[in-house]
Amino acid sequence: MLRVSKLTDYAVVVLSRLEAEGGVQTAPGLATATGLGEPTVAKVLKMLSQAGLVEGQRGARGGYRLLRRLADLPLSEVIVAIDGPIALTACVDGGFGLCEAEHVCPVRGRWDPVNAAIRDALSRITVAEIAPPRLPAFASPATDPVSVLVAE
Amino acid sequence: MLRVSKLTDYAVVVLSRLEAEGGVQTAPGLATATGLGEPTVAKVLKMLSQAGLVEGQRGARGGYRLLRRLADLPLSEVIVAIDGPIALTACVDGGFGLCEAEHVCPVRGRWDPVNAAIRDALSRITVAEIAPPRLPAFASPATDPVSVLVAE
DNA sequence: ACCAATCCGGACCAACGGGGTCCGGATTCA
DNA sequence: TGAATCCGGACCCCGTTGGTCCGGATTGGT
Repeated sequence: MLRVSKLTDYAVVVLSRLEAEGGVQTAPGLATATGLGEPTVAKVLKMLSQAGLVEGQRGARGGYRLLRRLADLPLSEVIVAIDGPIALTACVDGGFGLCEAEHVCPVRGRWDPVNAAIRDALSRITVAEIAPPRLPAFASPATDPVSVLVAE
Repeated sequence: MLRVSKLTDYAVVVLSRLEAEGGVQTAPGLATATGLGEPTVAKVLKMLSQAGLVEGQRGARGGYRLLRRLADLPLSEVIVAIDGPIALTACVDGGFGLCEAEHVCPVRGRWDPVNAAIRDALSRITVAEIAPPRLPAFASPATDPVSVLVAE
């Protein structure tokens, strides 16, 4: 359906929180701050770290640190970090041989210009532009009986 | 992975073939011409018909007919016809109430500008531009597999 | 020197949706 | 009337998503 994964969405939230607070923050801390599951946040942070968008610091007083200002971070980089290369069609990478029906495969549509257009559009938007404006920070645990409805 | 479904890809192929040949063509005929499975082609044509991109004619000499020139058909319409509305995130339209964890859901990213940008980019590209140039049906086993790998 | 906190790199498993198939019914032409 | 064709479903299998968990490595505190 031409959608990005939820993880990418989470990534935006986490990044936003990371910048809002500043400094080094732990994965559990970000989890409670965002209301997301702790393992999920950790996973997102790991991916962002591998992509070089944040930096993980090990040890006792460790945590994650934002490496770039969100205003300077194109959305495309986040998507690539989480979802992988931006390519709308299936048969893109991984060489060939995978596609058994290569000679039969009539899917010779040239999606390249489309991919390029999408990438271009996505790189013109920064994370800061789509980040949640405030992130209410979960305030008032009293008025928040909704422990877990995250199911769906 | 920010990808469109295979069906959309098939749709482009089928539409291309439909225009290349012209006139009214049957689903089985298009299937053999494109090398795709007959039920699959039928499914694609049904969807395109519902979207008003092609017109189905019942009866003995029936078949499908192209309603618009591919050069006048933006790719976005095909994607919408097959994959549904173009919206990168899950919780987009359809009002709310669906998302039980609304108050908890920290995913308040404003994806609207992103969606708009994508839609815009996709509507500027016509199907004719990405349609397979010839539809060789068999030739050239040595096609370029790695068409696109996003920068980093 | 030891322990606790934290990141890191996997493996693992359940659930959802894509995508391919099939069938009965409706419609039109010979 | 019968053959050809579209139409609208239902159905099932497989892959990916995405959420969890565990052991190991690293660092700071006592």
